[in-house]
Amino acid sequence: MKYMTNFTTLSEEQQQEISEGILIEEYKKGTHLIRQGDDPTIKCYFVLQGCVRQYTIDESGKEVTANFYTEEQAILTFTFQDLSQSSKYALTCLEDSIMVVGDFDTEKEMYNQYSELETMTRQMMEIYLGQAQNEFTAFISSTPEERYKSIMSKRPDLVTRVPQHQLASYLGITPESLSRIKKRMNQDKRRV
Amino acid sequence: MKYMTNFTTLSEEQQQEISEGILIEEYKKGTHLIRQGDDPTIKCYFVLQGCVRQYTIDESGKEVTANFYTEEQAILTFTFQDLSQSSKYALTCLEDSIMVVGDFDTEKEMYNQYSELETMTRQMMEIYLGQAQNEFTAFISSTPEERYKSIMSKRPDLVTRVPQHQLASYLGITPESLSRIKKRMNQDKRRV
DNA sequence: GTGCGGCATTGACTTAAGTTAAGAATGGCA
DNA sequence: TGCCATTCTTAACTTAAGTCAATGCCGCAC
Repeated sequence: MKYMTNFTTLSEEQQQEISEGILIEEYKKGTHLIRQGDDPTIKCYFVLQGCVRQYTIDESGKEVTANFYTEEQAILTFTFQDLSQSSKYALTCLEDSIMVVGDFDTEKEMYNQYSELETMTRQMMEIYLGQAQNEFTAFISSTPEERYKSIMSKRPDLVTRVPQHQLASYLGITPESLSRIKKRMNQDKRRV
Repeated sequence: MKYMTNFTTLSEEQQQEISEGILIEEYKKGTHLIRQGDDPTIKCYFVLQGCVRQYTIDESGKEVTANFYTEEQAILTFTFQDLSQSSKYALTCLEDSIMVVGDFDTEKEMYNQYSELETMTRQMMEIYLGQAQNEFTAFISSTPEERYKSIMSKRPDLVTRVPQHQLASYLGITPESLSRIKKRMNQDKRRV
């Protein structure tokens, strides 16, 4: 897979071998890959097509969207480390989706077989961690309106693909506020 | 080091060997470990004693605190991946501090020597990533006041160790707001 | 086709954060 | 010790987000 090539020094043949061990699955819209509180089915995904939402219901009963995953994004949620031994997040498909599915047991075997693969995973996680850091910092320092504008420019497809109230919960605001922000922005545009 | 034991299957002797290769440094309060825009000096730290602040100046000139690191915390900031080739964050000591300093070149050598070390690093990063995820989600769904209460309970030392305006910038609010939140909380307490 | 339920928008009202500015407290340093 | 700079608090005002409630709008099932 072309995605892999950027990260690794593995040979063509080795990449071929790994690719053959890979499992690709299709899921219908509305499918729960994992539910909150489930035993952690130690799995990870890579979205080839579709859209997956990661969310949690917090103590006060509010639903919080932690992320949306779309094409070419990996879903790595290491939530099971929590002593609780149950998943903190739920994953559901917002659309019919096609994904690469990996489970951590075969992953470990593969690490033994191809040590470069572990290096590659580590590097990917470093990048991930850096991105998470940057996103967090950006979130801290911005207002809801700025966050909406930011997502409009970085992931414009989300704004149309995803229900507004879920997008709002990802931006940390209420659906009403999101609605008003959009209204304000339209008015400003017209005025200019 | 006792911290390591929790993560690895390395033998005592091996841990001993690794520990000997480790560099420990002391820094005075106010020292910049790295400045924003510096060439990324590919280093990582582990705080034995003291307090380090990670921050960035954003486009609008506002200072944003991304994190505070205190005893027993590792500083892993993978910001250099940004094409920019310069560090997005600055790290400064808020107190006199003692830290383990690692640079990535010797780290790589050690990975070759002890492959378990890479596994250990990967596992630590998984946990890190999970924590970052959780912190982000918690941040999204909480008000400034809730965030302050949360930090009071999770890292009460920070509230006293760290300048208030820097704490405010970590909570995503202005110093004035933080001041008001504290005032409100005192009044509420007295009333009860 | 009709009706129902969930979703998006709008309005009125409350509340708290941002802004600006001023004063009080603190701490470092000569 | 005393001065200066920084930091923290307070106040008055503006603005936007939360809350509650009502309406309108699909989409889906029956």
